[in-house]
Amino acid sequence: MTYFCGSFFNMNIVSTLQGAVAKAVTELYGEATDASKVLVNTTPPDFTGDYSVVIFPFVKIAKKSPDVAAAEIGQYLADHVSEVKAYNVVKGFLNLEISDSYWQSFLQTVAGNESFGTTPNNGKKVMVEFSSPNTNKPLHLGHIRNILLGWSCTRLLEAAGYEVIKTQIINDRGVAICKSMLSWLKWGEGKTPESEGIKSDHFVGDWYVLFEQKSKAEYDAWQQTEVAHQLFESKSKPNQEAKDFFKDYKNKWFNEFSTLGAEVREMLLKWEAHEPETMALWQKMNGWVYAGFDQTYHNLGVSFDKLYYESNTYLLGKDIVEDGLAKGVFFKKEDGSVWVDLTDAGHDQKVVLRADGTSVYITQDLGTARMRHAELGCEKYVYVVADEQNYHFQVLFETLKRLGEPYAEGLHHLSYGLVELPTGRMKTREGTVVDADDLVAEVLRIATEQSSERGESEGVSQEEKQENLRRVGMGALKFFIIKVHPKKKMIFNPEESVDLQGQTGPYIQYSHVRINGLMQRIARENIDLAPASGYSGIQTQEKDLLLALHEYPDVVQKAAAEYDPSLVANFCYDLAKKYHKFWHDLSVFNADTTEARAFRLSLSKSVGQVLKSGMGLLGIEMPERM
RNA sequence: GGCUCCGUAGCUUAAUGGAUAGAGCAUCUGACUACGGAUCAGAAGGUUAGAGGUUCGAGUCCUCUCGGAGUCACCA
Repeated sequence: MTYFCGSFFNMNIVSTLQGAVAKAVTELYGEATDASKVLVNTTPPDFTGDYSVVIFPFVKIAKKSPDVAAAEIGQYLADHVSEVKAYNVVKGFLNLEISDSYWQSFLQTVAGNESFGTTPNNGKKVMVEFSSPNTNKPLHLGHIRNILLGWSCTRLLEAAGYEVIKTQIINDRGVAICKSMLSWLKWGEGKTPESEGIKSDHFVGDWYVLFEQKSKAEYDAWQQTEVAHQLFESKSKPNQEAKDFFKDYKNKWFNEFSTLGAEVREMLLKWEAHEPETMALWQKMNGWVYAGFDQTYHNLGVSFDKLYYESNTYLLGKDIVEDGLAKGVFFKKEDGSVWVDLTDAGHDQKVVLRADGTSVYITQDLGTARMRHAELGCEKYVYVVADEQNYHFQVLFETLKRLGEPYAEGLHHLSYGLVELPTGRMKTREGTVVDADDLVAEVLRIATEQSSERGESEGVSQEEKQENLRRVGMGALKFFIIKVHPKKKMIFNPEESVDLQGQTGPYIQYSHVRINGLMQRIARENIDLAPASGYSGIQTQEKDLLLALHEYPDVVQKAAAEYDPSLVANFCYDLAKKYHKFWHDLSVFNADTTEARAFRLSLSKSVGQVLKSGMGLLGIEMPERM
């Protein structure tokens, strides 16, 4: 029989080959093989062929040498699979050449099909939680990595067929925001973002910073007191320096000795009592922060479907604790505190409710998880949170599993490495935190500077020029961050992040701009692409593009399944690189024949589409010109 | 100290257990009177931290060692 593959929508050539190889092994050697385990790769450049089959796994079954088995399977494929034009064997690898007619029909299914690579809606819902800032400070570089990862994941999951609900939990209550509030109240003299001409979230952050400075001054002074000396004498470890001792002691001091600390706690109590003046102040300052965040989110091109506020969720979870006790998943200690014991899962015991009946961090996460599932009913819940919280999420998910929550298997922590500068970790105290707004402004400045040096955007309106510059600048920044595997700690070099050449976003955008130029000419001269099907003798540069395009749907699926946008980023770079090579080596409009011209135009159109689609999955837009 | 993660060229990084470890930056050298040179080609740069093991085959899996990070709060 023949495995001709007429439709690309349900089967591609790779799975055809896998199935045929499995069948060949069964028929030739009498042992069944799983088609999905047949290894089919694209053939490396130095060998003849499009795809290669690894034969080693079958030599035991065949009881023949790798080369003999490869030749037999190759012959079987040539006889039974119409797309296989020829084969050759090198050291146990079976290299297959695919017929041009296959590539012709493939190209026809791609060109003009905007949804190529994406899966139709599968009727399932998934929630992705990302960003989740505190409201006492503006967003910084760490948030940017989180936001880009989260956003890209939502796009990937959509492309894989899910309905996606984008959420963030806004940490709008607690000690941190109270510090900003108190600071403004004490020293603010009624100033506002408007009166000072400062972006409103930065304005609030400045009061937080001032509070920390005042607090530090108070602490330094306190360390000279008799009480402090006595504490140091009695509580320091042997040979411990005063500096190290007081560094460790800071929290305790703030809670027990600091007058500012006492004032902050008083404010927190007033907030919890819903004291009207405090609530008004809280709302005013959070309002400033949200206005600032909105602008930053807008600049980053992201949005949310549903917002959760910690002020509404921080008391959740008490009922789940009762539930856990009833189910015997939790237990109560003598002092009344409630615990979960995960020692058999390699974790420790963990408090889920204090002796005084108040919540801890994990309590609200338990409650929020249950509430959200009741509200959203998703299949999966993805939490985009930095890897310093790996342990917390292991404990959280394991606990929910033991509680028998129905969504427990769908929970996923998308953990990512911290962003560091070439000089090391960002530190608030040393002022090395890279501010999100500053960074965005900087990449736009560089893009503008580079563009004016090239001076190629004449005859374009000012608005269009601005928009294209924005896309290039943001493209550089976003690609730089997202090309790195999420799990890996990232070294962020500000200078390299705005590079516009080499393995960068603009490099990919540029290949799209070139294609855009071709498409405009097609429209202008009314060029017919139909002759493409009469083209024969596909060149290696063209074949490389076809092979890459062919891989796109699998890349999207894999990236979605692994929550890994870097796969798509690297794919786009690879495709753009192959297109630049093609562009350099082969003439499109000056091709020898109208068939070749139409084929190359059709191929270019497909590459343009896929690049736009792939970069779109990363949240990167394509400029029309640059 | 326990647990987890990471270690690839000077730097930033890629590689479902498959062929000679692939790119970019930086360095050096070339390529448009052809569709846009933010491009292309070439040179140089590697004991994949180290040592064992499993396998026809290991950067990838297992064990140990070294180096780095995170975490082990009735903080969030």
